[in-house]
Amino acid sequence: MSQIKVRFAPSPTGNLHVGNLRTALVNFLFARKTGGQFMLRIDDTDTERSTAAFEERIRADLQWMGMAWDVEDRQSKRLGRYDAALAQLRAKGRAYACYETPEELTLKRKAQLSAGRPPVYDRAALMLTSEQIAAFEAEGRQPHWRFRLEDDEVRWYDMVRGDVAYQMSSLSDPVLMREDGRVIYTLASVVDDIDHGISHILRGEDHVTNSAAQIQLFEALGAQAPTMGHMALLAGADGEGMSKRLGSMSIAELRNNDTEAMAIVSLLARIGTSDPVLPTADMATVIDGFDITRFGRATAKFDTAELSQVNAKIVQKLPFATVVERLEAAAVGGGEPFWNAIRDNLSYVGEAVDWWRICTQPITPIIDSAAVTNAAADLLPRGDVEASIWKEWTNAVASASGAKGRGLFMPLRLALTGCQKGPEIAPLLAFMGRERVLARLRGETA
RNA sequence: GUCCCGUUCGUCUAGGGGUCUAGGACACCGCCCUUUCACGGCGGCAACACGAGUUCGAAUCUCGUACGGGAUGCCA
Repeated sequence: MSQIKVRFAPSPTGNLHVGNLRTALVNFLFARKTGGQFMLRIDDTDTERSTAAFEERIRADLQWMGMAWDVEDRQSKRLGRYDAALAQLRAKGRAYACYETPEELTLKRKAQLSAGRPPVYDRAALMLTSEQIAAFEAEGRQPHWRFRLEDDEVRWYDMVRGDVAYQMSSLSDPVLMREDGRVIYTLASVVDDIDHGISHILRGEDHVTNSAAQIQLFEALGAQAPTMGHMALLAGADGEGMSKRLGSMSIAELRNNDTEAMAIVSLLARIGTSDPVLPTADMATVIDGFDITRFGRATAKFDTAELSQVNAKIVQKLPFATVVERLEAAAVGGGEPFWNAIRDNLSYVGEAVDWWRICTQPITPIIDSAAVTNAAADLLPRGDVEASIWKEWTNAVASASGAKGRGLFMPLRLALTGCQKGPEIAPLLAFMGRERVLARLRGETA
């Protein structure tokens, strides 16, 4: 049994969105679950669109999400390997030079399309005479290189889709090298996977035709193709496809939105599977429960409302120690007692700020029942207000005003916090202080 | 246009000819708990895209239609 090794291979041409991130996560979880290695490979062969800034953002996002990679590499450092692989393919007659310009190819495609034929490359370059080639060269044209596909059926057992068969005759011979000598992803990816000993390729189903062609490429280079797995893509809540080219929800956006990384992990690890989404703050638990065979073939909808619910469940269980720095950074005081008083009612950690303000900054109280709030003001025990006075105090207010249940507590809640819902009030008293409590009960802004 | 893939409760899905009056999870609704909100516990509502066919019998098999996604790049 050879070593399991998977890779996440983003191109630094945009920000990670939830779809990309799910691919990364699935690879990460698969590696951790199987004791294999997780590699980060920067696919930066598209030099026109790749930027260092995007790359930094990708790394930051992965780290923030808790996906540490064991090894990394980048394609721009391995250019010589791709040239060598192309030479090898030429020697075997599997790579051939083409002289069409991009414009000519576009024209050809349009003609095929309007004639009702599939836009498959016609292999005209294979028919070129040496005179024609000489003429092109004299013109100053440099060739781009294509991989000659075998016209048979490529089959593989896909980890998520089961048996897959692909008719290669409906595919164009893929370009491997550009006219200017820069390698194309199709070749670079296969060479890297071979050299790095990648054992499993887990990616989105937008890559299935790539995989079909690449399986032949692996074989042409004398290697065995890794085990493949193509996950159904994610769609937005409205059913729209998700693509970095369409500018979908980025991770940075979610992060700014105060979403817990583990909420995203919890959802992404289970969406599209038959297992229930389990809000968990512990990556080890997610790894433990991960099973690649649970993923279905249908496109699942990623709903931010569901993410928000998962986030809330996680936040409500977060121990003070894990949020202390964030609370301090947001100028939320009160320490652990305050956090414990409010966390059960939070959906996002950032809401702690709102409650801290409500307790310590002036608010305009809402007087819903003056009878209750006046009685409460009159009956407030002497000395410091704190949680321990609550029971006795509210009992006294109840018997003085005749109010009880919701009729008793809602007026108090509205006067003291200005809100209809929120954490239990008793433990909040101490943070408000006696003067503020009294003033608010009397309807004064305090 | 062509080629792949998909379509079961609001959502994620189980299901691979009779055990399905279709199961679970989340959401929603209700009840209980709490003399308030939330949490928690219990219960309820709710789905096989459509049409043919095969079969004694179809959510399950076949074909077609519709809708959706993907691919069809000298992008990844």
